[in-house]
Amino acid sequence: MSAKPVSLKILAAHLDLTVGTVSRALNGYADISPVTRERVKRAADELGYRANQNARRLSIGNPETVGYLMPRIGSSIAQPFVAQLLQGLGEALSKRSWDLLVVQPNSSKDEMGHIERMVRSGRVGGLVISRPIKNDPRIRLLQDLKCPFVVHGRTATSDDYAWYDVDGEDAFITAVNHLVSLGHSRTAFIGAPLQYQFAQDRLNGYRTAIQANGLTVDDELIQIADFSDDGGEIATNMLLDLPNPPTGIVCLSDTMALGALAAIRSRGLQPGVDVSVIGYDGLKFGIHSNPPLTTMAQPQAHAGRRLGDMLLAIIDGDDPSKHQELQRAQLLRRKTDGPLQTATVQTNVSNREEIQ
Amino acid sequence: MSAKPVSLKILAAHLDLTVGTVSRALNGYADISPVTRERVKRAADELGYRANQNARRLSIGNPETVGYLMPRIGSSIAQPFVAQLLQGLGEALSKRSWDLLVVQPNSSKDEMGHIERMVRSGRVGGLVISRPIKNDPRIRLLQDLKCPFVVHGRTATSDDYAWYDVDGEDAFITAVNHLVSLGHSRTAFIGAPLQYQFAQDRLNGYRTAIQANGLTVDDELIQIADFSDDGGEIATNMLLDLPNPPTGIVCLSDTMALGALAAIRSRGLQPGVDVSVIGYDGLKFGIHSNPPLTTMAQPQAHAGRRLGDMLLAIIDGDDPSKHQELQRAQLLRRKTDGPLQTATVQTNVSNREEIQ
DNA sequence: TTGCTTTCCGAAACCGCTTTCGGTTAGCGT
DNA sequence: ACGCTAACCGAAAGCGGTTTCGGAAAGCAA
Repeated sequence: MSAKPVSLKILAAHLDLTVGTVSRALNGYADISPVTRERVKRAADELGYRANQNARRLSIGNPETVGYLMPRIGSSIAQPFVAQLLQGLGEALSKRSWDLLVVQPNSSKDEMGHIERMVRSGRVGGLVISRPIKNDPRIRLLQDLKCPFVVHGRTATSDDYAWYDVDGEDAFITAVNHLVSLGHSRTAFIGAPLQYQFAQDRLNGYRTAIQANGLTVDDELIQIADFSDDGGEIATNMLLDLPNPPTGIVCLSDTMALGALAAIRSRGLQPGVDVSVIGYDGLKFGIHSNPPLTTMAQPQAHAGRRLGDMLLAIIDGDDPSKHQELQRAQLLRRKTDGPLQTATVQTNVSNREEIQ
Repeated sequence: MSAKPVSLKILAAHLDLTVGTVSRALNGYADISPVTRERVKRAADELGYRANQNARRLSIGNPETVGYLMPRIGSSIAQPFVAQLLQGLGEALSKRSWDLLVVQPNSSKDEMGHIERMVRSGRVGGLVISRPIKNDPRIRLLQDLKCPFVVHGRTATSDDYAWYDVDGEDAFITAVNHLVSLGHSRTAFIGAPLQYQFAQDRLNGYRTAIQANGLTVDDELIQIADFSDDGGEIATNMLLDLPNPPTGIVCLSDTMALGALAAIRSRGLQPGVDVSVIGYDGLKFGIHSNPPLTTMAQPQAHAGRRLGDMLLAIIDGDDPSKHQELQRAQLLRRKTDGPLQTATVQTNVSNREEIQ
């Protein structure tokens, strides 16, 4: 266990060979005799030799590293899935012993600068980005730079790059259908600004499901709010203040749904009885909310693994458009969905009307 | 926006200068005339030149990168604070535009191998590790390798290295004192295996606080369980099954505390009324638990920033033992702590005795 | 013995950048 | 006109690896 790292040169001197020979022996070239190959390898791990990666990567012209750009929004309740995603990514990369670089940009310009610097300076051989917005400038930049990348999420024009996404439209159709089957004819949607494609997708799902069930979409029931628990709470309050409030709410995310639950409870109403709520993300924490949150669940670690595998394949030369994967979310019933309570709702409505 | 990165060589050719001159101009050497310096800089960002980092770092002999080893335990509810910690770390490093490498080890041996490889191969100039165990082999390894590092947490023998920690002993003294002041004379401790130093520290705090209040520590009231919400639930069930169950519980973490709440509720008891619970971590999520979780809070992003700053300072040559920082946790009262309910507790106890 | 493959290793160029060391030119005083 | 010091830049040697190329030694057939 020495302090100074042992270089190829001193390993070679130790073996009385040249650096070139030692390098080829270590890398399994055929023109090295088996006996010296073994001799070299043994000496290598006796001395604890590890090839300097900066030198190696410079020489082979491959950074053997990919970057992950952390999402910038939704920092109120820290993104709980980032850890799982990173774990999956790490797993995929470690199969080839590539490195994972994570970057936390502060602003949009900052983010663009980071990307440009990372790829131009040869620090990364590929990038994974999250939560694209419509016509995302990062995607254009990466395409211009001809840098391999995969997107966690997708945009409307997503035919010429690689992405992994959960079908938000399908998920919200499932969620709305579920509430309709429970008797809810007035279900609202709580979302975030539509610049984010996933917000748009899920709203689309909501809309088509409402119509497919023979109902009409009421714009009053569509609330766009801040992507946070507070946003969800405020939006829910506005919905419940309506003359004809909804009996069911589908939320863009579990985080927002938690805010919705808080708003409902604060009025003395009971989530899952008086008002049904369905979230999206499948956070484990939802088990412990009050009451446990029904949600559309998706496996985050799997997403990380797939994103890593896809990126590696693309770097190897695969056509990005061949790597587009759409996962379905599963309805995870816990306790915030329930059948329409006709009597209760009537009482509430009349109460509300008396108050106002 | 070209595809192939522009190297120093072609930039030099473009300017009709040598690479050495261009390099010195870009790096602000004094022996370059102001006019050529400007000329070079302008051409550089016209062509979008970015120094190849592998080459640069090889040349200057500094990886300008630090590694973060993700914690391996507590994966049941994915570590929610990892994202915040990474954010803080990233902030500190970006001030010097260093890179952050994250590693997700699978086993303990795997972890040791990762460390050894990362430092020997010159990939990182420093490392931050979390949650040390007693006599942590990673610390010994890093010391042997003479690799700068900081520890998030500390061990008993923590005088010769750098660490940032929250005073778990103090926190649990505060928590127990708080419960005592509410009238609870039987408060239990739910912890994790004591190989983890933080588990030991917090237990110590519990013990000393119990004694300082003139109470006697009852070993029955000390439950060591799995570091997860399920572990907390199981442990709580065992505590409540005791002939003389506790009326207060302090939990090693918020995650375990959530399990405790579940166990309490499942018996028809009311957390914060029948049994008080105090967690540890201050997770934002706790606002939405049932009921909102009282906890010992600590700022995670700040921890990341401090860890980053400390590591950088040590790499610069600072004495590691000069960088030891102990933060205090703050009692964050929400709804799971309350005064002792004498009548209720009696009823419960007798009920329980009837059942058994 | 000669000639011709193989087998195995040494020599050297290169990856892209940093940095030291000299040498050329310009500017100044005298 | 001469010498001398600054100011500026070119040349070249690394950093620690990889990879191509060529040549020496060894093996075999004739």
